Amino acid sequence: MARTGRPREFDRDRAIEAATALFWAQGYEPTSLTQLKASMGNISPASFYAAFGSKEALFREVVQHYLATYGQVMAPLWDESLSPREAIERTLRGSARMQSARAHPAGCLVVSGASNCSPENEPVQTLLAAERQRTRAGIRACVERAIAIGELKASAATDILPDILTIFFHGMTCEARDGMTSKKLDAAITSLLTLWDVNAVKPGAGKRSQKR
Amino acid sequence: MARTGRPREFDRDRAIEAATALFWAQGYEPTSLTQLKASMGNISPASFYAAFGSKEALFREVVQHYLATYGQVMAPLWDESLSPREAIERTLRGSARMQSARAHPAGCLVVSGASNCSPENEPVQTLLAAERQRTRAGIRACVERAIAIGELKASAATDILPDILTIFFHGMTCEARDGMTSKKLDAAITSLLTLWDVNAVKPGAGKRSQKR
DNA sequence: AGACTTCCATATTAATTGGTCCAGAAATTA
DNA sequence: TAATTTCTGGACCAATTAATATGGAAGTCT
Repeated sequence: MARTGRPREFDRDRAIEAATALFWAQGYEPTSLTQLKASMGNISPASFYAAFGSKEALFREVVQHYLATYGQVMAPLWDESLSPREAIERTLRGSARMQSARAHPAGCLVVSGASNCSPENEPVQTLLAAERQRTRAGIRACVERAIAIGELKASAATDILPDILTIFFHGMTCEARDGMTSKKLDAAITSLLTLWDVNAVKPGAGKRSQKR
Repeated sequence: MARTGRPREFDRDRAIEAATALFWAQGYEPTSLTQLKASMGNISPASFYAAFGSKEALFREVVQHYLATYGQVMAPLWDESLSPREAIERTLRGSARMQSARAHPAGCLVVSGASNCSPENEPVQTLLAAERQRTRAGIRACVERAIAIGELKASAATDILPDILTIFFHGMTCEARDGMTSKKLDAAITSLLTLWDVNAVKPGAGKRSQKR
């Protein structure tokens, strides 16, 4: 965008990426300006503020960047060309692999990026909470679509199914950060999805109207 | 214990309780000495350090206090007089009710108490991580006991069952903090436990050898 | 060229962080 | 009462927090 004037000496995109790694690993508040500037090649405060405005503004950019890249593992949730079950399964498996990958910090930035916050940074907390709400809505929409198109039966079990999936989804962050492997997460997903299948209208493998 | 000398003017137990609420709501790092002292009745720094030693020492006491009170919802895990399923169910339902109660901050202190931490406070993070590991071990022991005494079949599904339960258990913290009601959490648990029942040797309600 | 724009380095801001120290007050024990 | 013990209030500490101000260097465009 900047046409005239002295060009910036550091790479803004790389700087965002570095900031993402820091916020992801430590969270919003514990990550200091000093760390951020250092991760961007020891740029000066003036350069930092000229480029990003403030710590909070940078964080919002980081979240956008995260959602546009790593966070795309959840895109299947809103892809209506997929069957609802396929959408859920791809989201879960994709997230599991992403969250436990070693190329970046573990877990999900949206879940753990601002979980410890003092009152003055409540806006940051709210930002991520809204994003989690969007995830919940996406999961719920998938289940409702499955019921609407006759893939799932409407029942008490399918009423609560979105919540179970969401709890599990958000729980993966804690486990991934504590070191659970991608393999184990994936196996857990396989097993969890039987909760979908037992409520399917035409069960693929185990036909049965399960009720407890 | 202090027999002679001027007695402390503030109630140490109430102070711990107040500190617990603060750490629980905000986490370790964002909670400042100023807030802590204020919550204890505006005591002086001298009184604070005489009574607790340091912020970190206080946090360790708070964690102990938490485990000895609120955390007792997990006691069934290590109560071998209960059937393994009963132990798991009581732990999950007790935690769900506790974590979503309105008398104190939502979620679990062990999960979210130090999730955002700068490198210098790694010991605090490690403390909670060890506690979560204890939980995992407890859940795993329950499932293994169930297999040993013939309540559950040994299979791939039961191999991964402890991990599913743990992911779900830790996921409740995120949901509770985001406002999920006790009722919904409880319903989710009911549904989740069908993953146990379909692997039971003598199913209580739905007899079937489910496999996918 | 020369005007203009934007950058960066250094110094500095006020506020807050966790933590220490000392003098004096208040209670207990002998 | 006297000696002892332990608390409290307030001043104070160095370090760090996010953020600004200034002045000059380094580019771009006409």
